[in-house]
Amino acid sequence: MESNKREMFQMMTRRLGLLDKNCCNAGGIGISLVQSHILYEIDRRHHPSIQQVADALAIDITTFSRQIQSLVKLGLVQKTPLPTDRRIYILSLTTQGKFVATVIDEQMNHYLQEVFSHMSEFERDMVINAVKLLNESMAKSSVCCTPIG
Amino acid sequence: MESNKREMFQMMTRRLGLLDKNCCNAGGIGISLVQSHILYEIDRRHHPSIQQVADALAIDITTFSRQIQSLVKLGLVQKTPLPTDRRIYILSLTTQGKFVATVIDEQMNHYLQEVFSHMSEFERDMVINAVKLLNESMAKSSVCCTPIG
DNA sequence: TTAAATAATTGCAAAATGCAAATAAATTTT
DNA sequence: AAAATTTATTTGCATTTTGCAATTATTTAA
Repeated sequence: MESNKREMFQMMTRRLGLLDKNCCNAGGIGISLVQSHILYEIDRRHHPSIQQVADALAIDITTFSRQIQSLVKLGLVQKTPLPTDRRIYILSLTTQGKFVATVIDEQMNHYLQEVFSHMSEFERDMVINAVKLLNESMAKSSVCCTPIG
Repeated sequence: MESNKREMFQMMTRRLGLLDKNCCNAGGIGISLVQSHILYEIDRRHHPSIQQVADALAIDITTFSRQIQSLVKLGLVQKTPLPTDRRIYILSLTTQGKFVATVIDEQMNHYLQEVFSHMSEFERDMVINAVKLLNESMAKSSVCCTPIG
């Protein structure tokens, strides 16, 4: 059953990309897709350094450094020097940043909810399991996707 | 079972994005992610117009127009005026463009193959079905992803 | 205490983006 | 059939994003 995998995945990838993009524009929040990913990642991790987040998102460190500068200027992110190693800056969300991250999260959950509403209970569970599995398999893959932990 | 959907999907989206990005850089082919998507879409559709592909990819038409110009300059895409409506340009891949699209396709299939190799036969089928389902549900969704047909 | 490694920033210069306006061809009104 | 409207595509900016090379500042290793 060689159901064209590439085509399916291409379509899924693009649709997820759109969903993603919509979310960070919604609710009067005008940040870019990349920026929303950065906020998400800072929120998720426990006091990450600049380097860590850049690696996690597979963004060039110089580009990332500037993105952080922008987010700091926007008042969404805070840079705190690490006392034990003064080369390193620790990132955290400001109250505003946390708020924006939350709005995006809600928006995204709402979208996902809507998408899942077109499925039966059984299908829902199957999709959830499949996504989990796919993530695990991609994590195991030697050939790609390595930077994401 | 409120297994954090957003987190799962965020991770999947990002990993798929990476996989995607890797593919268009592999094999000495130095085109951007967007450009690889354009090639894919032109290849897939039957003599699409500029507008049609731009819509399908949800790219601003002015940006898209310039992307096409670049791809024409790179010798990967051909623009042919439609005889019956001279406002419209029909897009097609050149031999070179077709070649590049094929290399990317093979690369991508290879990656997918690798990812799926970490699963059992049963799991593979489940994931395939789930992706199909997810695509259908996203297509049905009123709230996002509309431009992609 | 030099030398090498690591974290982050800056200096370009190229590429990508998108709004507003322009062009050009078709369609609809009048 | 001429004028007005719509549609497809292209330019003119001005902004933003990107990434390689080089720099600064610290820390760790030799």
